[in-house]
Amino acid sequence: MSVPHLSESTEMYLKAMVELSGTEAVMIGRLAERLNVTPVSANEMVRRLGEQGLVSHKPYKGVTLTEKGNEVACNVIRRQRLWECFLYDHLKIEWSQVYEFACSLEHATAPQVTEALANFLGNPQTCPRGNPIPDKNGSFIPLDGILLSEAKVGDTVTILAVNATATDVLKYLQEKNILPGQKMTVLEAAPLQGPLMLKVGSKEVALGLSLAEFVIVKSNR
Amino acid sequence: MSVPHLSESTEMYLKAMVELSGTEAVMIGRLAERLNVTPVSANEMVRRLGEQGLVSHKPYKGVTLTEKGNEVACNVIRRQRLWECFLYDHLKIEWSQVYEFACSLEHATAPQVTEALANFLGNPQTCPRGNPIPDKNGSFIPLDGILLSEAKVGDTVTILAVNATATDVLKYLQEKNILPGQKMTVLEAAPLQGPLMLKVGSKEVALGLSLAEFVIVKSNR
DNA sequence: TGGAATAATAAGGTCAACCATAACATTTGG
DNA sequence: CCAAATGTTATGGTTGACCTTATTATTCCA
Ligand SMILES: [Mn+2]
Ligand SMILES: [Mn+2]
Ligand SMILES: [Mn+2]
Ligand SMILES: [Mn+2]
Repeated sequence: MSVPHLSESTEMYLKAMVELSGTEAVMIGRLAERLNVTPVSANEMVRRLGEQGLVSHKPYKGVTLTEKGNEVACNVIRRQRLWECFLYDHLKIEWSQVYEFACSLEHATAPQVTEALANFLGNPQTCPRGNPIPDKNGSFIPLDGILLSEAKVGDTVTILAVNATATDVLKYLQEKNILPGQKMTVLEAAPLQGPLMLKVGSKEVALGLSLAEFVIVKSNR
Repeated sequence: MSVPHLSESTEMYLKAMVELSGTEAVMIGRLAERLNVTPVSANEMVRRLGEQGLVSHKPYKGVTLTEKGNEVACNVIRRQRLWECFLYDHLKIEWSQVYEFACSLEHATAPQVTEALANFLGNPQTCPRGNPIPDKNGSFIPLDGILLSEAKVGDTVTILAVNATATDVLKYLQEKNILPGQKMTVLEAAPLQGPLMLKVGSKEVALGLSLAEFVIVKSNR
């Protein structure tokens, strides 16, 4: 009847593809990096995913999700983000740890449990990191924002979402108060990939550019 | 630092040992049966578990959990039963399906999540099937009851727990109202391993002996 | 007490998901 | 436009957790 249960590894590859680029092609190197495997391993895995019709790989051009692969990926993301809500809102787990714990649970969650959980939570629209939660069919409204790293000096922005997944990165951002809903002003952008100087609340914060790439913001007017 | 994460398979072998016999030795054949693998496979796995110091195997005498193995097993059971509570009480999942869904989640649950969940649930003492939930240290008070299959004709008993794990068995028992808390009377025990005739509420129910072995009861007075 | 049932061991496979090393292909920026 | 960086493919390994078939050992009860 249903899908013969995809492995955790399979689900993580598909999810990583969406997290890395939405619907764009992803280079195997990026995938490998994200998943902490060698490029050769990622290549092999992509071949297997291709054989299952989940991705299509154009050599030297990157990997893209098929319709089917995208559906699976969005479903994993739905489970992931629903668990994030539960862990944060009900179990009172640390904001910075919620992603990693949810990332285990997501692979152990049957469709019936997913839907019962969504219902229990009141069908939330966003996770604690600010990202939209796909609906049962996998569709969701992408955030209408820009990367903080692309904001202009002088801009005052509101954080829509934090896209980091590594616990240490999340912890660092949490400490600096870089959280969804937070307003801040870009005071200065240092040259040579230098840090952004931000005014967050009453504090000045220096944020490395690559960290700023994890932050999705909306310009205020 | 902590244990290097035991595989799902490892956790299931250890849990099965407790479920099958508490602290008694388990024959590899029973283990194999329960886990749906061949005896040869169970043997190999038991060897690996032995190498990790989780069990000790006396050929022809059965397998027993070491101290360490028992601790792990009880911890898995704790996670399992806490999830059963959550799924049943909060997500309103079917009683008969709760075990199988919890049996996936149990392997994906970090200690921090386990404790936060216990707290959220109000540190329940029993799961929906009536079994005690081990505390953080793995200790729990075993049920003080007998198998329904050993009850005498004429006995009136109260169901303490249902130890079945297969969803179809649980569904069958649920349909017959064989549930924790239920009172019933043993009307007749057919010869030659024949079924027990029970008076459950206002209904008469015929229950096969091997099914009755899943039911733990307490004689009323 | 001897044979059937059960258990254990041996031997040889499979499969998914990783690894390393090496050779080769393509892209791309300086 | 060419060389370095990146990506791909080929080979050959490993590990855990399964499998089958065959042989041997033990138990235990009729
Ligand atoms: Mn995950
Ligand atoms: Mn399980
Ligand atoms: Mn072998
Ligand atoms: Mn090979």
